[in-house]
Amino acid sequence: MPYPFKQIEKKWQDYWEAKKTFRTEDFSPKPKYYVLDMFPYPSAARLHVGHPEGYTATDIVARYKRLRGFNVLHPMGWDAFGLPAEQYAVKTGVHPKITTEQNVATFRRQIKMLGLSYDWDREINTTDPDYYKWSQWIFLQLYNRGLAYLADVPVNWCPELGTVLADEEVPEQIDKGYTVVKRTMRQWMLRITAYAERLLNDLDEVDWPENIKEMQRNWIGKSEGAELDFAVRNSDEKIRVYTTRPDTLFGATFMVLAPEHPLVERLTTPAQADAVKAYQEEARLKSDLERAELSKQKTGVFTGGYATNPVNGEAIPVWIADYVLASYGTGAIMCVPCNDDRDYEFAEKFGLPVTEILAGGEVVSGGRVQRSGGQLMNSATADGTLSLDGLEVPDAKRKITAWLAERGLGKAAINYKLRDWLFSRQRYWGEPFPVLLFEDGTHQPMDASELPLRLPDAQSYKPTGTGESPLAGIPEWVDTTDPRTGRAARRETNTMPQWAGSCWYYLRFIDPHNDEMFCDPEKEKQWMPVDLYVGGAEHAVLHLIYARFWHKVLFDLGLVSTTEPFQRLFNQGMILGYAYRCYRNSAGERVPPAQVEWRVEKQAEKAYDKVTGAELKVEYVPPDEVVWENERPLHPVTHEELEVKMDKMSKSLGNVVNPDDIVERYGADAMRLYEMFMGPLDQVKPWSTKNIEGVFRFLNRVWRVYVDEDERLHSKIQEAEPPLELQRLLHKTIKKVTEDIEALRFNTAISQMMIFINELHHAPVYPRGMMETFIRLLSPFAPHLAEELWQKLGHEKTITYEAWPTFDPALTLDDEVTIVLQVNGKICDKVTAARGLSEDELRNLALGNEKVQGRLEGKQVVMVKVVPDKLVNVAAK
RNA sequence: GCGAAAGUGGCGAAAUGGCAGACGCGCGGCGCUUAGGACGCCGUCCCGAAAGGGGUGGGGGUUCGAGUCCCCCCUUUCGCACCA
Repeated sequence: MPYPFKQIEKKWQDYWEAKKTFRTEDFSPKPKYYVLDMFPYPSAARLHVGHPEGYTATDIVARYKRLRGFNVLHPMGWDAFGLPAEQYAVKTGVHPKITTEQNVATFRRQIKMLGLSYDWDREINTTDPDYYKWSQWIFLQLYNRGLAYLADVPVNWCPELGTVLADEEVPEQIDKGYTVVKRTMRQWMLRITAYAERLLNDLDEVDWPENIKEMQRNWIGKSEGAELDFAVRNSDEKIRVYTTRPDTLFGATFMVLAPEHPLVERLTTPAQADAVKAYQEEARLKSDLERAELSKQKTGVFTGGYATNPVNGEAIPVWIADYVLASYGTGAIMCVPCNDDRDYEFAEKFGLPVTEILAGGEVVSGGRVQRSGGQLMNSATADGTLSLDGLEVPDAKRKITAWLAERGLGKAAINYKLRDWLFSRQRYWGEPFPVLLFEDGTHQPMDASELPLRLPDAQSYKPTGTGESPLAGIPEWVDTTDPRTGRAARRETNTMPQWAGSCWYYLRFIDPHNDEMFCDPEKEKQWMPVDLYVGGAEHAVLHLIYARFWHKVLFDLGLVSTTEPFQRLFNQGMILGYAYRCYRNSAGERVPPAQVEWRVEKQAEKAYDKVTGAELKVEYVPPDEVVWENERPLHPVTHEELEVKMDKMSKSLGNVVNPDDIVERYGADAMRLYEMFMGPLDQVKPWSTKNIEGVFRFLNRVWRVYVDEDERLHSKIQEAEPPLELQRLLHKTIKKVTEDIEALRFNTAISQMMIFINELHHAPVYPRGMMETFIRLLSPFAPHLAEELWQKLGHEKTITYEAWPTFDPALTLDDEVTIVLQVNGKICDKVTAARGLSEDELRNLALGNEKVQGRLEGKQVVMVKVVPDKLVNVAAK
C-alpha cells in the first residue's frame, strides 16, 4: 500500500488556502527575498511537465528561505494577451476573454495541485483592465520622454497571421510554417537603441548565466569604427559609410549601397537605370530571411556612378547589392576585397579590382587576401601627410581616424546591431494604445486620468486584410473626440505586443491592487530587485532585454530604485520526451531507420529514403503503446523495431506527458521530487515516467519510518540519544542539503536525503530530535508529506515558519578516514586510519604497507606525495 | 560559416586536480507471500577462476596524480547568421 498521498495533499492544500499560509507582509523586520517565476501564457494546451520544473525549483527556494527567516515574496500570474486565444476566436467566435478565463482556471488548478507556495492574493492577469491600465500608463511615460514614436518602416508582414512581427519573432513563426514578407507600414516604435550602451554595460552588474549575457551582448552588437565620406564624381553628393576597418581605406576599390539607399537614384546613369530599377524591385519583395538565405551567391548591379577614394583620389565604382543592409550603419559600405570575405566574393564575381594592403596574406583564387591581423602596406598618401605602412591594425586605425577627422572627411563612430523595437501589432487581443490620431496626421497621448482605455467587444476577430486590426471594424470605438478640444479624432487601432505586459509585471506583484499608481515607491524599495528569477532560456533576448529597457526608463523617471530588475537569473533546461517512430514508403512498405536520411526542406524537416530518394511517411507510436522485448522498442502491431528519439514534447510526436496523470498516480510530492531529481536544473533532460518510481518509493519509505500501519506515529520514534554514526550522517545531510539548495543543485540534495533514510531505517530506534530535523530538510521538496508528518510528530502549526536545521561542522567529519595508497599514481591499497595523522605518519604508513612494498621491489623511491586524510602517492623508478 | 556549452554503465546521472560510476531506474538472485504486487536483503562497468589488468568520444600535453586543466580532431545541442 502506498502512503495516502491523495488525502494528505488535499488536506494540506485546503489548509494553506484557508489559513493563507503564504500571504506575504509588505513590510517586515525580516530580510526580504523576492523569488519569481516567468509567468506563463495560459494556453489551451494546459500545463505540461516542463512548467512545474522551474516552478518547483523556485518553490523549494521560497520555502527554504522562509525557514531561514526571510520575508519571501513568491507570486504567480498570467501573461494572457497573445495570439492563440485570438486565433481561436477567429475560428469559433468565442471572445478571447472567455477562452482566457477558462485557460487561466485550468492553469490555476494545475498549479495549485502541485502545492506551490504562491501568495495567491497577489495573482495578476495582464488582460485585466486594472492591470493594463498601468501598461498603458507606462507607455505614456515612454511617449512623453520621446521614446515612443510613429514611423513608416519596412516591417515583417505575416499574411497568414495578418500582422507584423518583430525581427525577434520572425524565426519562430517561420518555424511554424508561416511566411513573412517586407512591407512598409506606419508603426509605433520604441527607442530601445537609446539605451543600447547601458543595456550592454549593466550586464556586468547582474548575476546571470554567462551564455545569456553573451547572447544579449551579441544582440546589442556594439562595434567601434569610423564614419567617412566619399565624394560622388560629377556631383556635390557625398556617400557616408560606416566601417570598423578605416585602416584598410587604401584597399577600398569599390562601394556598395543597399538597394534602398536614398542616393541610388542620383548615382544611377541612364544606361544603368533599367537594371538598377529591376534589382531594387526584386530586393524589395524579398524578406530579410530570403536575402540571407540566398547568401551563397552574391548579387548586385552597377549604378554607373563613381565616387572618389579620399586617401588616394582614385575613382571607384558604386554598386548596389542586397548583402548591404539599409538598416545597419549608413546603409552604404566601402569595399576592401583584399581584407573582407564578402567584398572579396563580390569582387571576384563581378571582376572588380583587388588592391593588396596587408602584408603576409594568403593567395585565394588568384587574389591575395589577409583575413586577420597583419601589417599595413601600400597605404600612404601621395602628399606624404599619411602613411600606415608597417603599422599594426590597431595603430593604423587610430592614425587614419585622426587624419580623416583633421580634414573633416570622417570621424570615429560606434554602431549597434540593436534596432528600435517595433511595438505595434494588428491584433485585437492586446493593450490598446492610449493615443488619439487626428486627421492632419498629428497625434496626442490621452491623459493618465482617462486610463484604462478598454478594449471594446468585437463582433469579428478576423484580421481586416488591409493591415489594420479587427478594432478598425468597430467605428463606435475608433471614432471619438479629444475631450480637451472637442476635435474629432480616431483611436489607434493597433495594439501592443504581448511583451508589453511582461515588461513590468514583477513590479505589479509588489503592489497588485494599487489603483493610485502602478506600484507604491516604498514597497518597491522594500522588495526590488528580484533576487532570483527562473525561466526558460528562450527569453534570453526578447523578454529579458525588453523588461530591462522599460526598467531603466522607469529608473530614469525616478519610479524604481534599481538600475536592473533581475539580480540573479537562472534558466531551467527543457524537459524532453522519448518519441518512437518508424518509416514507410509510398507503397506502405517498411523502410529501416538506417536507410533514412532527414533533410531540411523549405524550413521543415523531412525524411527521405537514402536508396530511392523518395520522401517517406513517418509514423510515431505513443510511448505507452510501444511493446518492449529484450529492451528493444517494437511496433504494437507490426512488431518491427522502432527508432528512439528524444525531442520536444508535442502532440504530433505523441510524447506529451500530462502532470494531471502523474499527480493522480504518484502524487504532487513525487512529481515535484522527480522533476528535481532528474538531473541538474539547467540541463535539457528526458522525461521517464518509469524513473519516478524511485522517488515515489523514497517518499513511501519516509512515510514508513514515521508512521506505522495504523497511521500512528511509529513506535521506534523515541526520545533517545542518537548513535554517533547516525548523528554524523544527519549533520552531513544538513550540510549538503543546505549548500545544494543555495546552489540550486536539487538532484544531489535529494540523493543525500535518500542516503540518510536508507541508513536510518536500519536503526533500532529513531531518535525523535533527528526525525524532527530531517522532516524540516525534506519540507521544501515534499511539503504535503512534511506537513502531515510534522503534525503527526505532535506539532499544531504549519511547518512553513519553523527554523531551518543547522549543522555542527565537527559532526560532518568522521574519526576514521580511508587513505588511498598509490605507487606511481596507481592505486595499490586502501587502508583505514585515524583522521588527522601527520604527513610523516602517513608516509611511514604507506612505505610500511605490504602491497606498496611489493610494488616497490627493485625500484628506488623518488618522491612521496602526501595529501592528509586522503592519499599517499609514492613515485619510484 | 561564427560563437557558446556538452560528450562518463543498458538508462537518468554523481565525483574542491586525489578511491570513477554516489543516488535512482532497469536487470539478476534470495527472503516474505498460495500467487502476484508491495516490502526487505544481496549483486550488477569490462576482461579474468583468481591474482591482476583495462576503462570517462579520439589523439597529444601539463602534473607525483587528469572525467576534471591546456592543444588538436570527431560528434551532439543551443544561439547568431552577409551587422561592413
